Amino acid sequence: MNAPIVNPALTKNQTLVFDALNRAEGPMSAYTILDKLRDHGFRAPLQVYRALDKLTEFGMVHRLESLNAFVACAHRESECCGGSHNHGQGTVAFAICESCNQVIEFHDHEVDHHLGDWAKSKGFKPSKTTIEIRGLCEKCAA
Amino acid sequence: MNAPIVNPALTKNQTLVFDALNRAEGPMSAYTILDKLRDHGFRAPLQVYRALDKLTEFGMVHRLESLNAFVACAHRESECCGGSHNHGQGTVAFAICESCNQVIEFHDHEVDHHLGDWAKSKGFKPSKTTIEIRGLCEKCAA
DNA sequence: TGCCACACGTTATAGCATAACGCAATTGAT
DNA sequence: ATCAATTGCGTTATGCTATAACGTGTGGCA
Repeated sequence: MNAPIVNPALTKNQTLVFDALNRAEGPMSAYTILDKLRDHGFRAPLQVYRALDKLTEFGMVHRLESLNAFVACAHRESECCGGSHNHGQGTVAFAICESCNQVIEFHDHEVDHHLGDWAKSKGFKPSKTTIEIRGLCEKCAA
Repeated sequence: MNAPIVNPALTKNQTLVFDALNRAEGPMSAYTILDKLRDHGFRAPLQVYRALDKLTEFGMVHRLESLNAFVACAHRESECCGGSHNHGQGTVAFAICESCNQVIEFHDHEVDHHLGDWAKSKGFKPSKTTIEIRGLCEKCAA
């Protein structure tokens, strides 16, 4: 089995961005992150985007396409799928509350399976799959 | 059965935008549409965005979140789901070829069902679900 | 030592989307 | 018929999101 990317050494900027996302406990746009990090010397969007690119590559951060925003991966060490920040073959899905902005990250192997079957039947080779459910979380729907 | 929005009368701008998307046979950004319609008197992005908002509301156009672009709905009259541009309860999914930009629109009721179950189990009330598979279509993967 | 890969910093620019204003046409109830 | 509400339209200005292109510095390594 190919070695997934596990606990890569983060650079200073990557660490700052990752920590900012973890503290936020919710999605942030790149420019919001930039503003939070001005006190730490950040001056330009590229500093944020470059860090986000790497963190996304490492699987430590996810991009929410429907929000143009980013969240820290909700996984903790070795929680599932065989390792730290390794999502294996599984697609990550998100439920995004449009009222309180809470984001629930989850996996659904059945959904993966069905979409995989569809792709196979069409000869389509997936590289990245986005699943995002916008709506109201339990609290906000009440 | 509840009446879905069927063949609403389109305004001039809406018709121009919809026709442009249909001619394109592929996704276009709002600004690309604007450029195509300058000869028809379009001058500003809002003319395009306002038409797109309505067309999306009517179900005649879909937004591809991972592309910031728009496509005409691939459905033809009464093709499925009980009527013109009526997607019923079903979520629309897209496979997007990153090589040739072809977009395949499809439905997967099993996937809908599983995501619906997940939402129900969490008390989450979905309003809109995005499913987009980026990858290579059969031709481009060969 | 020279080369390479990579992170970083900066300036500028490109691409996507909406706010806020006013006007015109339509509808529909009184 | 007329007034009010709604809707579409056009324009200007602005804001948000993302990347191009340049150069610098550093660490590994043949």
